[in-house]
Amino acid sequence: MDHSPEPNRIPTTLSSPSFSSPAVQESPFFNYASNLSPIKSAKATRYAQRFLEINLSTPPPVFTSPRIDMQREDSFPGRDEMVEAGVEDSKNSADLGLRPDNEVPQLLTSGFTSPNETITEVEALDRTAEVRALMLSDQAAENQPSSSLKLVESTVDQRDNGKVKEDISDFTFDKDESDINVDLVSGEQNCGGHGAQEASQHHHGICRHLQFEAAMAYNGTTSTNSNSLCGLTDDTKNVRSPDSLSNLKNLVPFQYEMEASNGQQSVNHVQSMPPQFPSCPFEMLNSSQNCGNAIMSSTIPYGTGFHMNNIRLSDMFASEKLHGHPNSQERLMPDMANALGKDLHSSFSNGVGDVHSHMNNDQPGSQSVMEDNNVPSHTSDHVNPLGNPMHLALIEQHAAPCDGSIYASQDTEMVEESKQLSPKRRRKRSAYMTEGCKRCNCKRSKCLKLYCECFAAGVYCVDSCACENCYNKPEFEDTVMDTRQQIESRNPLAFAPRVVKHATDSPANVTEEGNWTPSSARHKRGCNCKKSKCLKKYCECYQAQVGCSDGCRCECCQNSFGKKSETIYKRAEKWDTFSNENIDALKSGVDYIKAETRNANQVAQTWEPLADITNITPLSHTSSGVWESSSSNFRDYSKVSGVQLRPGIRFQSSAPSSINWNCSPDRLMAQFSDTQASHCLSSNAAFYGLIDNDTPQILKENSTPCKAVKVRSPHQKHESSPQFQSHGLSSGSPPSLRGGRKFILQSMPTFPPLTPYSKSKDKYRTDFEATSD
DNA sequence: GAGTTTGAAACT
DNA sequence: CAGTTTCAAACTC
Repeated sequence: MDHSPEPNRIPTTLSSPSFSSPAVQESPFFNYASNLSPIKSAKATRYAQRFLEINLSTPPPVFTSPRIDMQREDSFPGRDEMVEAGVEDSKNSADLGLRPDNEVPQLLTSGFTSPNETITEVEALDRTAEVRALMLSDQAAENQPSSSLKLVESTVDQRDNGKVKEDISDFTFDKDESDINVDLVSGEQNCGGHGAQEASQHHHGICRHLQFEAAMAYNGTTSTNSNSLCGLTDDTKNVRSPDSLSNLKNLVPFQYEMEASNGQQSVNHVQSMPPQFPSCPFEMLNSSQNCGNAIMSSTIPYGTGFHMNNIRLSDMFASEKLHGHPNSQERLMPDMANALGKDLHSSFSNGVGDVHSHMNNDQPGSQSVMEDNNVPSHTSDHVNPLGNPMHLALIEQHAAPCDGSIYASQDTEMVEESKQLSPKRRRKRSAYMTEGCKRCNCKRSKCLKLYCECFAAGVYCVDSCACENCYNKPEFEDTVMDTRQQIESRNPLAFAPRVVKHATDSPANVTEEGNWTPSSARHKRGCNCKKSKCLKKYCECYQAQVGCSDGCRCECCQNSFGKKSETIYKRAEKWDTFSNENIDALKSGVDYIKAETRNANQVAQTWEPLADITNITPLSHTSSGVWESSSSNFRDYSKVSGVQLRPGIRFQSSAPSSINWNCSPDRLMAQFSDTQASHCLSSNAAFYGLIDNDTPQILKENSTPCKAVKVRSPHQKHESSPQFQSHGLSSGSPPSLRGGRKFILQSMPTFPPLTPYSKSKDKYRTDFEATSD
């Protein structure tokens, strides 16, 4: 395949002598710098010079660390010159702060605690985000002449410079290998000295996680958000030179996510998403609550077929033991070969699609978990650029502990031994080995139904599965996708994560003492247990190690992670106490606000606690005035900032508030009143589906602990995603509730016409907005 | 290891 | 939409 250089090279506009050299003009930096502002161009020029100094004299080292081997990309601007001029590796290795082959594994597993290991001399000069961005490209260019691609995203301890950890990406193209070797190592930026530890922890588990939708859809439109992912400024977002590197760089957008999760705003988000690719909430890639989480997004080309929803790449590359490990290989390669190996090289020139890799060790169980709140606006930048509406989900499999031990050499024997076991034994063994990675034992479903855990999780079956007549394999890609499409046509959320993770209060996180744990999760659809009392793994909530919530229809819930009824009462009590003491104050606050200020900002700040208690408005607004759904996000802030429910209090939090502040205080009061009214109408079962699950349950039902009131059919799908909650609202809802509904519906993003399901939803939304307006 | 229980998914 | 069947995981013996 011909991987020609980026065809859209931008003509030179720089007259800097630094770029007068043909070699320079051939260099990736030339294109890169030509798109930059003068200042950046000057920097880029320096980098380009440095780049040539290094690469014309010394080719970069070739890493042979654990990696994915695939077709290489060996064509890029100026490559030939660089290669011809290449000499020994060692010098360059030293220059670049890169390590020779035999040191790489150690480096990869060391947590990157030494800045000298990864930070280049240039980077040391300037550590601004801009320069970091330049460095990413710089290093990419530096290493480009050889075709072994190495992406090392590391966290470097700041013990030398006392500054924040640095991310760095090293790209190495090894000319002499026919492979493109991708090494992705995640470091942690947010965790201070724990970065290495966290990284180590993230070495647990590699989950073959596929995005079925990827292969379905892409129509050739390229969308890269690599720049944003790497912290590049807008100046660079259209720069695609070298294209291959641009795409490759997508593989490691750690900094982007890390900074996002760290609350920093230094990342400029590239709105490279074509307008025909609207954001879908299920495509959102969310940073994890814990600093230990890192997310990688990368570009995978069309034609890949399945690609990984989630790959614990750090595992792959951090462990030397991966090599030669049959199980790990077979487990990895179906995905990686598809997602990366088979097509990565083509992505260099035509990168499309996304691979999202989410490392998250703190997730309970093996359930797919998705944070459904605190979705920063930037996450939309991760939206899968695929145009096909079927690509609903960024299915993040926060598998727990697909423990790295499964790749340990000692497990090799176990793997072989396991193959000789009976299916059950194999399954148990596998379960033991993986502690969360999917293994199925399907007999009749051909692993093409949701019965199959692998299929349901969006992953291919692997040899260690005990399934029979399995079609959930890469070779049956078409069948799998068709089947998946069918299932999604019935239920668009069929493959969505079943457990949503809240960084704020949730029914699942009420402790016995009534405290609210900082993180929470809940099963989106809830369980329907009758006999297990939610105390066995039959219960999906229990299995996911989350508490039952009002969304569950279980009976006699005894879920040790959070009883449904207990949760309800705790929350109701909380609400009751709160409301009695503070409603008056809040109303006074309204008056105060109305009297004291018309300033929207002040209103917003002062009203934050009110939004917290009303809890019916997932709307928030950003500084840009864009409203987005993040009520929980707000609640987080309000709690963190120690909200005092008194009028006029200003909150330190700069977080977006969640009430619709672009209306007058009068209207705000009306909203509040509606909310109060709605509480009085809590007997309306439909309301349960509308309001957030955090709404005090005393207002929803008076069920006894052991006889849950069914507010909906046991078979009714009722994912609690805010976007879908409105479905549960009956036409007979009282006006106040309709007002609330409107409030929510207005926050709905425009979804692609996924299926009849969402079509109806869109229609519903449109109709309602039309009538309500 | 076989059989049973369970609840989700699929079907009607 | 509701009832029934199918299915596979979880569980028990």
